[in-house]
Amino acid sequence: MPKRGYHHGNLRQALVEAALSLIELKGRTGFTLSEAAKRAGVTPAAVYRHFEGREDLIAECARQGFLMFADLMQHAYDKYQPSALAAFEATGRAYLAFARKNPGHYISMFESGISSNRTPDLANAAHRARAILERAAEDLSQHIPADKRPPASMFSAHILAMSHGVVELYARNTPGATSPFPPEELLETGIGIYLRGLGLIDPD
Amino acid sequence: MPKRGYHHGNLRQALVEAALSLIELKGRTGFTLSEAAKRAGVTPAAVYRHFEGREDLIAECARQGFLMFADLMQHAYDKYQPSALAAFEATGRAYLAFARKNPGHYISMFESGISSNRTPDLANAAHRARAILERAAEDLSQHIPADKRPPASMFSAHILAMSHGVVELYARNTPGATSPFPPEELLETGIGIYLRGLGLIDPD
DNA sequence: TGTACATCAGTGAACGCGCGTTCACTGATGTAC
DNA sequence: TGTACATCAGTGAACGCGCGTTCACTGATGTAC
Repeated sequence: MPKRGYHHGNLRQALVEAALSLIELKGRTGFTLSEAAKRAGVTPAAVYRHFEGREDLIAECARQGFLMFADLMQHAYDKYQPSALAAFEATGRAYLAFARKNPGHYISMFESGISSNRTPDLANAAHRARAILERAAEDLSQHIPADKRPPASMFSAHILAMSHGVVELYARNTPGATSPFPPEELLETGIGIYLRGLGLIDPD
Repeated sequence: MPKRGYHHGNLRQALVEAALSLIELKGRTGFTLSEAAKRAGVTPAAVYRHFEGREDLIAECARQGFLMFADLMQHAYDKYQPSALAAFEATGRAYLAFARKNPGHYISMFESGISSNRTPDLANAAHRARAILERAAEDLSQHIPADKRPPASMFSAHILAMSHGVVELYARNTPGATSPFPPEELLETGIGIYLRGLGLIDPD
């Protein structure tokens, strides 16, 4: 199963996965390079053969997350073509689905404090993900009369903000915030009302 | 100016303020009890005369934040009465204004990982703040035909999510996320479109 | 096929650091007489 | 008003801890002849 048989086989990826499950388990604060190394069955010093240090390891988690995220959004977008509306709604749902399925990735992408401009690789991955939602918004904006059409990047930002807010406030198992509704329902209805406000859905 | 003249005067509050400015400066990660003590001109050990420990100090920052937050929202709500619509919009604006003016409080309330159920005091303060937005949503919901009226707590949650998302994604000076629009404008237009979707604003 | 060598992934010990927390103390403040 | 005493806010030294990182090393792997 390991790609090749050096000492470990594929330590680099094993470290990424150890880091991800650790972040998922202990939250953004609880992650340490030493424990990630231990989980991968290796001395902390071994990490430095594959990463520049702690931050670099987290950045790689984020990078892989953005790639997966972009794939997921792309898939959602493609699947509902050629309906601009359905595609747009699907990307919103994909956002939440990604956050729930891959909390480790999500946290390293959005809550770890790592700048997405840290390296060109990371910036590219982040940009690719963002571009898909903006593309979906752009398609959708064609269906709004040109004179009362807000910039597509604006409503892509609105949807992003609502999605992110739903994740942070209602889709984490923080015992403090009692979630009044299932996050999926909350986001679905929120986006629905918003799109009605844009005149893209008939009032039913 | 100090309330009384023990040794320090009012160390407890001085520590809270030192902690707040430290959190604002260094982010959720950078805060340490020791440095907060140093900033207040005092030995780390002195903190334990006033707080149980590090977490307890942050919790007090959050508690004070929720109280200020509630006051601000209440003020916004009252000011625009009796218009349910104007009052609701004002509370949304107040959310963002609070986050921008008091980043230290905001971070300890929403990003520090402190559960708002940590103590009854903290839970009460958090609840008071939440209740005001829900009250505003309740008022507003009266203007929607009863048969197509979503639960008030649902759109209070929608607005909360969008506001929080705007703060996290666009109102922080993270060099990664290039904000396409001023956060205030983004939230204002977002809430506007949403309320239009609810049929509470005429399409203009 | 077998031997000598180069490579380099991972080791293990050590480092300096700053953290949160504890403890016996001290000395300024407020109070009783 | 003055003295003796109790209180208790803040001190300073010490602790154990786990962190991220460094370094000279070792020993399994892959390669050249």
